[in-house]
Amino acid sequence: MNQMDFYKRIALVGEKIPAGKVATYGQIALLCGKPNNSRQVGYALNRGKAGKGFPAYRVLNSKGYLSGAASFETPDMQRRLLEKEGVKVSDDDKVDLKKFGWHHTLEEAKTLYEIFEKKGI
DNA sequence: TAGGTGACGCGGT
DNA sequence: CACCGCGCCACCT
Repeated sequence: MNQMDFYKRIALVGEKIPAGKVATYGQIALLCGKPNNSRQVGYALNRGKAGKGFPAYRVLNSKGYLSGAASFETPDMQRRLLEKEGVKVSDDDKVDLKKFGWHHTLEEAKTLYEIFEKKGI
């Protein structure tokens, strides 16, 4: 797939991240079919490539840290948005992925793949 | 064209 | 847990 399609896939994956849960860059890259492109997911969000409505605040790094917090309107914006929907963020900007991580099922992954196919991306 | 960058991730120490 | 090296890859000088 080309880069534009990859960004479209990211946007679709974003719609599946449940409120009150968080996903990782690597997880999104995997669901998009490019497991080695986690860096590009970060790039896409930073540049708004996944669309205005994408819940970027629900995306953290593999350790659970709010690694992109500095790129929001204010440094505490991501933390506030997460806490507003019940996600606990520690003083050092970390979330417990065991508790709040989105542990997507194989079924959800398949559903996404079907959506990609149907949209031809 | 070559080289540097980074909202990443994994494995080793 | 921290720190480090390395692989990764689209972008941007």
